[in-house]
Amino acid sequence: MIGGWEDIRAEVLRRISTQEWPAGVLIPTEEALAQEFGCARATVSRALRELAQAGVVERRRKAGTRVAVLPVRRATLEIPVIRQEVQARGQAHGFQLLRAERLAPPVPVASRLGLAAQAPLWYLETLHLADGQPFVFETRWLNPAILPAVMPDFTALSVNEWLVKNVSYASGDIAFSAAGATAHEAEVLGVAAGAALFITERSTWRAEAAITFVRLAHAPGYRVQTVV
Amino acid sequence: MIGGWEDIRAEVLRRISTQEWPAGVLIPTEEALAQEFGCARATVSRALRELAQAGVVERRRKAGTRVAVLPVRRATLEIPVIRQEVQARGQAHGFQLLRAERLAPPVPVASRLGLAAQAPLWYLETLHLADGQPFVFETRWLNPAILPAVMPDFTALSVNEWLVKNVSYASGDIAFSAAGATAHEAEVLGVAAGAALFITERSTWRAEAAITFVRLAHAPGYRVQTVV
DNA sequence: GAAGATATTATGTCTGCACATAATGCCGAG
DNA sequence: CTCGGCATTATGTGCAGACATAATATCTTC
Repeated sequence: MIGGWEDIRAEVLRRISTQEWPAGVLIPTEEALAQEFGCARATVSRALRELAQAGVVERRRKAGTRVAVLPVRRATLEIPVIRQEVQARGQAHGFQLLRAERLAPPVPVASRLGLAAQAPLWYLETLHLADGQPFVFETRWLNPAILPAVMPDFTALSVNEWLVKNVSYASGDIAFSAAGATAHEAEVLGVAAGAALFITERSTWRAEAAITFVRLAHAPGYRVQTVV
Repeated sequence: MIGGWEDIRAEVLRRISTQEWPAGVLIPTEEALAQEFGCARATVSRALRELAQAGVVERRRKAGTRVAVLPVRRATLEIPVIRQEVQARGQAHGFQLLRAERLAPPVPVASRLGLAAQAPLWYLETLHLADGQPFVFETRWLNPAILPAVMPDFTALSVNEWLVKNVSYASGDIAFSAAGATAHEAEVLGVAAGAALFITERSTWRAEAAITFVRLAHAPGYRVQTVV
């Protein structure tokens, strides 16, 4: 079957990658393309919208659609729950709750969550295991306001999963970086102090209310991968 | 203005986040929702399609639409050209081409590009600078087949930018990881050997033909950040 | 009761039309 | 010649209807 919006997207992409439509130029209007491909304008529109989302073309009303000059490629990363991630590798997931206490957060954490530094939060340290080996060391600051009166048993269900089940679909941000293992991280993960660790930091809110800030220190060898 | 597809998306998201529609359950059909919201089915469809792309709901023909149980969140990363990235930080971009020679690639590189290990490739080492300070150290393997007869002057225009201008819109994959600085990397970047570096690796193809494999070793402090 | 054929149904896509919206660029007033 | 307003125009969104597709549910046959 030819003529679906995916075929049109592919054809437009082909014309761009063969320089038939070089970077920066205006491409024909939706109407012109619809006529050329013998389909409705909505079908062309769908194809071009997807290409715009991918950063391949830029579209503006009245101005038209042009091939992006400096293609800021967009890659979508999948951020799974840790248990899922471990099991997807064919390994058994386990975890140990190492610490759970109420503490006043350090200033950078408080400011990232938009909370007063004096207000005590829950501070949790969890070590996630893959086939019994250290996989990722999680340090988490948790706003007690979002917890129920009776504290859930986080030794049975990981904080991570309790949150996705009970505080679903919050917004937030993610950052990736690299850092040398601190003495504590090195001991917990069983690596040399100073070893290069892949760090993931996430803070999440729901409707202006801070929920949690989590820092994941991944065991060496960890990679985040995706296709463009 | 009410009733646009974005409002419908927001309303569905609200019902999910308030547990009105808990994780795992089927939500009403497009037709039912269209009737409730007083709009066309296409409008509801657009809203639900976006939510499905974001991983909030899962849709299957005949089975219907259900709230995702373990929400695999998707985050979109923007991958800019290095010069753009430096300039976006308000710094001046510069670079030095440190090496450019033809070499047979090591096996892992050749296999990632799907090439025979014997075929010599161009091997390029480039140091990118931000305000004169080392920003990222780039090591790149380049398939000579995609280059023109006369080698471009990569001391004037970075390989990176030559590629986006001349071999636009290839497909590829990206991986992020952390690694300790090798002796060479440490010297070039001006850090201690073994320092934790953030590593980006990309390989790109165009229509089954390998184009390039590049490894970026970022100076300490580098972060990749995005909102979810 | 099990296995395979068939009906049903929710989503996926397309069409053709309409109107909204946002820039562009022209045109006229000063 | 400059500035501001207005017509033009390509995209953005919506609607109603239709058919395609895939997967479930049911029915039939052995």
